[in-house]
Amino acid sequence: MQGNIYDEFEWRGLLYDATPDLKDLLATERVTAYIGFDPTAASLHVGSLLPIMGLARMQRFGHTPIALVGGGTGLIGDPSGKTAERQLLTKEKVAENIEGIRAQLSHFLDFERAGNPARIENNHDWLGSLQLIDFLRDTGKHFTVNYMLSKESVKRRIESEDGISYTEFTYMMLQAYDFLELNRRADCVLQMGGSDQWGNILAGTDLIRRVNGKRAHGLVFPLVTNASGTKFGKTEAGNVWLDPELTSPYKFYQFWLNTDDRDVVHYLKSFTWLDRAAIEGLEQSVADNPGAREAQRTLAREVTTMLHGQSELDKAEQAAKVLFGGALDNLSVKDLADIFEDVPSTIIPRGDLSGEGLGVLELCTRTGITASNGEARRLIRQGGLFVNNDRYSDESGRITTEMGIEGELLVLRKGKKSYHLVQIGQD
RNA sequence: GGUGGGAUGUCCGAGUGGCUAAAGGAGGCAGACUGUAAAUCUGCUCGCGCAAGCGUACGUAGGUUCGAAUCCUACUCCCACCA
Repeated sequence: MQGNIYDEFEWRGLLYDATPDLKDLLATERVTAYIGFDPTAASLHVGSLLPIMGLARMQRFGHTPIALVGGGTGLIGDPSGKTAERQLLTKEKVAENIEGIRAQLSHFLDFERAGNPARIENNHDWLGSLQLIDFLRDTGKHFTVNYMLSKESVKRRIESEDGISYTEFTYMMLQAYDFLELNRRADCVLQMGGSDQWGNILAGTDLIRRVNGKRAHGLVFPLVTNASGTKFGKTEAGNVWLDPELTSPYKFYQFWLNTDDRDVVHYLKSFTWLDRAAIEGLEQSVADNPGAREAQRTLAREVTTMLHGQSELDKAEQAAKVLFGGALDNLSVKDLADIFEDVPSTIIPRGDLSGEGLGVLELCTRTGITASNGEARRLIRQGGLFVNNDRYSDESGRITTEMGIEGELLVLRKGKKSYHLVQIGQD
């Protein structure tokens, strides 16, 4: 790919802040850049997609990306952007999480690419064996407490009720040390991240200047915002994860498809490889014919394919077509089973549904579509329950095998878009 | 170490002896409208129950009382000011 990655970030609206002269550097040299990922969970979620794409874009422009998983720092907890002290994770948990994250990163980064293959590093490799006294002498000396206190992330926590622990306070130094270490080991001269990382990144460039006498750079992306003011990457069901076990490709696709009109162009720029012309075209379509949701559909397609592949996308789209298209009548059990592969499902023994059948309330609770019988009752009273896409309004009704499609399947739906499949199984 | 303040449902936050399953707000769920959008309007929002009602719940453990989120005692944790 041609051109300066800096310009690329700029037009996509991904440039929140950067150190001076970075643009010139990127124009003239191929550099090594890194972004850190916190192993707080076994999977990354969509919020991490922006930095991941940032690394991937760097790679396409000829630079070398390093994904740093925080095996060491993950044990501490980053106070940036947090209002409260974090719960510490066990070492085992962190190690486990790192493995999950490593696998996910490989969907986006090319580790074989000639000339600038991507790498994954784990800062536990150098932080794990670091001696406290050495650290205090070599690194701690370069930080004044005054400097650290002036950082926004620390300041905010100091003003908060609960304060900040010494452990989290030290986080900034460790992150700076990471940058220094990568600078030494891999000649890494650029750290990127979310805008909340700006303070930590500058701490790193400062440390590198003092210790190695070298110039290092930082670039941060804006926080992904959401027109409705809610947190990006959250849905009714919680976080949207990259791991298909945690968030099925179908749900993942739906997440993007449901993007607010006001956000969709911004998301296309942030999360897809589409070029400027293509995105401007879609922007026009949002303005001209918002109901068609061409932009949302494209966004969902692009991102789902990138993460889960073409065949998963096809399934997700087909499921959407059937589910939101209406009639289930003409579909065979096999079709439905395929379509609903991703949709949550429960197997209920045939015996429970034969004869008298099973009370609807119990069915709702057993499938987990509602948390309690009371909630199921409320749902039905409000007209929010559908069985095989027909509204079901009898709260004392019973569900029997005869109602099953080919006597095998029941499709439960809560509200407009929450589906659940009931498979009538063996006793 | 001293003094004072606090701990309430998913969150924020009222509530100082019965009318309190606990005001209000946020969030969440559902309905209408629509484009599987946004905004808006409506209903619901501890569990069991058709219901009456029962059970559980206001930091923890006891106590006073016919009756406690509300009073008393001890404990735990948090905050503020002072040293």
